[in-house]
Amino acid sequence: MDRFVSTFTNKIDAKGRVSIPAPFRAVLERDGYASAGSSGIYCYPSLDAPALDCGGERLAKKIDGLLAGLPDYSDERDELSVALYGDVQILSVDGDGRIVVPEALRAHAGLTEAGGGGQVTFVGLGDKFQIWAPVAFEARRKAARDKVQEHRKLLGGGGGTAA
Amino acid sequence: MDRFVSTFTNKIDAKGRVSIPAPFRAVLERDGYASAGSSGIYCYPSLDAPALDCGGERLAKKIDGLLAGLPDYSDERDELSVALYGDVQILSVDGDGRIVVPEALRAHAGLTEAGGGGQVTFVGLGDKFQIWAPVAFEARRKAARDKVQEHRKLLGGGGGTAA
DNA sequence: TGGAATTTTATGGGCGTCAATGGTTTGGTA
DNA sequence: TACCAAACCATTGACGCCCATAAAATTCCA
Repeated sequence: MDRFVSTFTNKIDAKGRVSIPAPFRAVLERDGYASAGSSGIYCYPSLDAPALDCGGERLAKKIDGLLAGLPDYSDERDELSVALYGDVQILSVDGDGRIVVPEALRAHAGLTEAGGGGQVTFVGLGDKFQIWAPVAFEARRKAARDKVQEHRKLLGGGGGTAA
Repeated sequence: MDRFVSTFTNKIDAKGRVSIPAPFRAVLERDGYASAGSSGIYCYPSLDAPALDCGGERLAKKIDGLLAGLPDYSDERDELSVALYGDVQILSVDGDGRIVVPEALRAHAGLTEAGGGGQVTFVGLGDKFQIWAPVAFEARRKAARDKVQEHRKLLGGGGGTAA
């Protein structure tokens, strides 16, 4: 497997630790962890959702690629740099495949006791994966499904025509 | 044979395992299983029916193809990704050609003790196949038949072939 | 053409491994 | 020395993997 696919929901323990789903770890393994001394993952607040974007080396390269396309010293590049790099954290992965989400990131994703009940949802998005509060993701998924259904005709046979 | 055709109904055992009908396995073999470490199939809630859409590599490529056209980091892409990747599960196929349907998917298809009596129906749809609760599929099939009859009347083709 | 042997398929059960989760200890630092 | 964080270890439960049985279809031979 070489992409992040599927969703998984895991528990946060009393110390704020969460297990990264094993299939995602497998992808990271192959993809290359972020080198934080030991192994780590890139993680930053998603720009357009109450979630966290995460990934390994490949994600980092992709961000670099995005910025490379913009002219040096342009306002746009500066802004994007700040937006993308500014809030990036490298979360170190412990020996058992767990991470601890820092408070700053947790706030953005609404990973509070109320919003998640001590659980977080990992959502595979191909090149990266996202971390959500379970309830927030449920809502987002529903919205996304509705939207896809709207566009299904445009998309051709991609969806699920029953007949 | 290279398409999923016909319908089959198999049992779910105590562990939640179901045998994929042999003819479907043959198609998957040729088509390419989803690479989930070992062999697996892609499976996600059907958009417009209480059923699950399933397939092998070919189906996965189709999904990838949909997203490939969209620019990275666009809202549209993120939303589609959630709907398509997020809902997808890779069900690993054991050595005997069986899968286990996770709770999240079972809920969508109504694969409860009540709705299926411990059975599931596999419906071939060419490129992919669907998994239904037997009773739900019976209803759907009946509705389809009625509709066909209507059409025949309109078409004036009321010959007499009972078959 | 009928019947027997063989192969394939479906289904049930047992076992081992790995992943998720909780707790404990160790090291560092204030 | 007291507290915080990170590495370590241990338990449990799920899942993957293997084998065994049984039923059905297919093939082969008389």
